[in-house]
Amino acid sequence: MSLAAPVVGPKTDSSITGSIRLYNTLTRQKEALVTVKPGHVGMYLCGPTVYAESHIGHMVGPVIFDTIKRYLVYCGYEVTWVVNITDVDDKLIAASRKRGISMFQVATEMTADYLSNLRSLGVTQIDHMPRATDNMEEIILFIEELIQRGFAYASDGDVFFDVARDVEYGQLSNRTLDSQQGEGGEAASKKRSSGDFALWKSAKAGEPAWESPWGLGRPGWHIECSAMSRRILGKTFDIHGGGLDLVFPHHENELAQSRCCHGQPMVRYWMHNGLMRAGSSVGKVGGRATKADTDASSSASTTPATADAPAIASDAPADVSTKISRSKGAGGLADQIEKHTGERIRFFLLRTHYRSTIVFGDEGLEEAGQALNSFYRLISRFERITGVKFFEGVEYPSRRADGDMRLAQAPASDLRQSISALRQSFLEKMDDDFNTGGAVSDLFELARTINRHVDEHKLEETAKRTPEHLASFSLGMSVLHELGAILGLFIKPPKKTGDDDSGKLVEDLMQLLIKLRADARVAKNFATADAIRHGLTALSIGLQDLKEGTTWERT
RNA sequence: GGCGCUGUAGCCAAGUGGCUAAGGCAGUGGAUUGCAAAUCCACCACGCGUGGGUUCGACUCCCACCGGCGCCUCCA
Repeated sequence: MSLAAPVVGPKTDSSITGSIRLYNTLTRQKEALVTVKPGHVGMYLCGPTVYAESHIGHMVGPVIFDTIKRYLVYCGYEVTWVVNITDVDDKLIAASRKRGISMFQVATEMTADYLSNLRSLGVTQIDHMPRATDNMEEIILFIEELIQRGFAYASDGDVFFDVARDVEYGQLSNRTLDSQQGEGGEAASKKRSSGDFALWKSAKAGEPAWESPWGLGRPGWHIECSAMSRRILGKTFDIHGGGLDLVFPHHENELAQSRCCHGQPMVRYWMHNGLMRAGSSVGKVGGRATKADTDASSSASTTPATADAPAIASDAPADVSTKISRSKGAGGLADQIEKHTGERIRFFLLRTHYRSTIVFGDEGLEEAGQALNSFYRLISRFERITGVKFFEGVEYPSRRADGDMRLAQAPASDLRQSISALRQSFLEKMDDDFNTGGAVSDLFELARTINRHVDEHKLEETAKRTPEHLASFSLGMSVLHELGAILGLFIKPPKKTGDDDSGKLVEDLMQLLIKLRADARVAKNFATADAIRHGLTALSIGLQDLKEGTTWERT
């Protein structure tokens, strides 16, 4: 008999389940999701400029978009998700000079860093990751079209977007041209107006350059997103996202380029995630020492590209936190992941709403980890009682419609009733602008409901178990799996300790101690039993006496 | 200065014009346990920055004020 819950119904049909609403930065309100192509969602997230290591702030967008895609797919949409890599830019050139390696090398290195961070946080749903340097033809073509349509002009090797020609300019960030205070940068003399921005920049000697109708040069910052999104997603697509700090100028300019080039809107829904701040009480951000700029030993472990960047908040008042950014020295996310694990960080991010500001710090991560552990304890409890492996043996519906049907067909019981209600509540929160923070609360309630079921029916005691109660238990765990998967949680077993030789030895030694203590307990020699427990406690090892034996864990 | 966000218990954090304001962490009491851990139960904001206003009724809408933050320059 398999305790794994059956997956009901055909794998998928094209019907969409649920009514999703999302906050649109452009209109500043929540709107119902109506896609360009029925049943399909095209979404584009602005990825990093790969000139230095990524920091935790770079992960907010990918994690929420990864979750959004999982949810949309769960609801029956076919989703194409694009994240670009900007691998040509002034900062990349500067980094390559500083490090004495090619721009290409810098980009390759930092892209690898970015990808590894994404993987650690369970961001696995990206379909396309186009690089700017692989799309030069498309970019140049785009610029030519803009010139032809009269929205851009060439000027001494550079090409600028003519902001004055676009009467709708400023809609996204809600600002008028008059209020622009841009100085125009060093290219000011070549511009018609200070608000004009570069589509193409002429190359100076020794800079990486591509052939173009305007001479050797490279693309401006915004054009690659317009060109690459059009190539992959079309002239108008559904969702465009990024950090709140990209609203202006990046997205405003992207939007202007694309709309003017095509005479139709670029995007239906603009989504922006809140920015992350670092609590200075943390002392470190992204693994960077607070005094990196004065302490040579601490900067030895950082990369040459950012080693002498100023530290964050090193002289700020103790209760102040500031935005995390690389220009302030953040980086070294890999160290944070090593310390806290990717899933914990992901859970930490999803506990709050994506549009709110998050203060990143050890206290919050610890707390998140504490909370996450309770789910893993439930998973162990399930495996112990049923003998079924949660990660390999519990099947769960990958589509909302299937999940609905499965629950409707399950034998009626109080547990099914409450599980069903919690699942419903969870999905309604997700429908409402992907409210993962609210949805997580239902996950906790679900875990508590399942634990209560196990307690009430004494499922820890072999003799008291009934097939009905075990089946209900499994159904609950399957729903936990189903909902967790939407958030990208509980998908893979956490990495095991004890896979190597020393781990094996520790395990054997622990079993020996547990055996000795068990003998002492049988003999009512509690002094010895307690001596073992307390001795292990001092080594940060906890023992749990269960009905079926004793387990141990590092604390 | 312009545009925008935000202020909910010790901490983190959802949320709604009107049932007892989710959930988590921490804490307290209880069940359970030789002890402990885990789990479960109970308790933990008569109030949602402050002061006004609208309303039959606001934490939720409006105004003012105070505090925190972001963008306006590169930034996820």
